[in-house]
Amino acid sequence: MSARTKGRVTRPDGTTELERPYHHGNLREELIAVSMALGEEGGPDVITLREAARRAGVAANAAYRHFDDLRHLRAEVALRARARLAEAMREELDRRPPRATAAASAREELAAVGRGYIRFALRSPNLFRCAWMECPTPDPEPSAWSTLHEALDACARAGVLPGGKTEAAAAAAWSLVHGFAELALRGLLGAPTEQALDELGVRVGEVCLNGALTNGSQRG
Amino acid sequence: MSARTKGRVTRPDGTTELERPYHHGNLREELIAVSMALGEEGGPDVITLREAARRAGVAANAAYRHFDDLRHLRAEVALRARARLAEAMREELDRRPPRATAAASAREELAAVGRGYIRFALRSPNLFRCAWMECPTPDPEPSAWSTLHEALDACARAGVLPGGKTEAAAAAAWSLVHGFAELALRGLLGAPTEQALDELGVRVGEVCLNGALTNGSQRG
DNA sequence: GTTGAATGTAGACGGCGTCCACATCTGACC
DNA sequence: GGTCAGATGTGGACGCCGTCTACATTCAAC
Repeated sequence: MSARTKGRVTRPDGTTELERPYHHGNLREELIAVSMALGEEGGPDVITLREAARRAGVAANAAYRHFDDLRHLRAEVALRARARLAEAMREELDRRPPRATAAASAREELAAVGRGYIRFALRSPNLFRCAWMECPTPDPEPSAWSTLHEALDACARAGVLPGGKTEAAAAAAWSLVHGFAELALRGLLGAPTEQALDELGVRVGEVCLNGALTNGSQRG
Repeated sequence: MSARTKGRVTRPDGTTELERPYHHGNLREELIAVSMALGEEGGPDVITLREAARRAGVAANAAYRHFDDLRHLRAEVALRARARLAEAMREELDRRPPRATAAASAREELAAVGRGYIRFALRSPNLFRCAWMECPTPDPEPSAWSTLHEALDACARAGVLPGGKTEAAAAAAWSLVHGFAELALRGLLGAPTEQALDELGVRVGEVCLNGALTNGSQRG
């Protein structure tokens, strides 16, 4: 028993005991959870070791038993934020309208994945920012990637996508939705309402899916 | 004459004078300039009021006579970084190969603008990050925007772009190059060398320009 | 039971943005 | 030329941050 009294309750008979066990039991998980909440509330910048520890009811340095540093805590948050993004994409996939032909269905699949990506960004901007915030990415989490690739593979199988171009097509599709989300969140696309932005996103997808960018001759 | 001796030189006769005039003369510009250098060296995060003041040889708080706070200093840096980006796009435009038809020329113009955007990001990643870093954007600087729009207008005039779709097409083009740049800088496109990335960027542009994403039926 | 490893605490350090009071200079007016 | 207000730069302080070292407590294996 030390002179420390903080974090203790005094019983009627004068003796004291800890308010909660000395060891948290699941501190690592709780730190990630409260950091997710922080990120959802205020974006990447408000994710702070000290605030996370404070919310977990623990000394600031306790976090260092579970993470090398702040950046590694952020990396865990980013991982989960990306998982949520992937989930949103899958939900949009489940909600997509049926199509008559296999080709049309594959195209709709690709469009749904893109819609899911963009709508998640617009609906949960802080979480989306957390998903791609600056942090160490030791083994790039493929969850967002893989959903997109499955849709692209479906397109290739249905003959919608010319064989051999999948890599460039995948990069193009991901670039398109990611860039749109980034620009929209920064308010650079000038669409006032969320609905207008959503519609613009859909039209942007159509532009690329249907090749509206290429109305004239196919080669220069 | 106060007790302050720092920043003064003592002459042989024992009297002192300031090493430099008390007033800098052009501190605002110098703070922006050294902040640009900081950003170019280490990205947005290393742009710091205190370090900028240090490099300008001035007390930390002097910056507050010229900027409301750190965010407003960063906004000035972002503005100039975007101007550099626009410059890179214009240079690529000047370097583009001649084409036979007006339509092909317009398409090449659009492609050149995109190449300039992506190559700037790959060659000056820190500056590119500064161009779009978090900061107040009171009156969105249109320089990057306008070059893109001119190219798109040229496409519309040449009949490459269907009329009435310019807004969506512009959003699509900007989203594509911006997203590609962001993902590439984060190492998420898996291209090992800068040259491979550059080539992928060109192919991604072709995918959208030439409609390679739309090989099958045009509608679902 | 003992003991070493795992986990949490306390306190310190330097860096940061920002605020306040004060010092110095410049330019306009007499 | 002298004066005085406003612009500009200084110094010191505050509270926040990440991170380090030393120490306390608990758990688990023997």
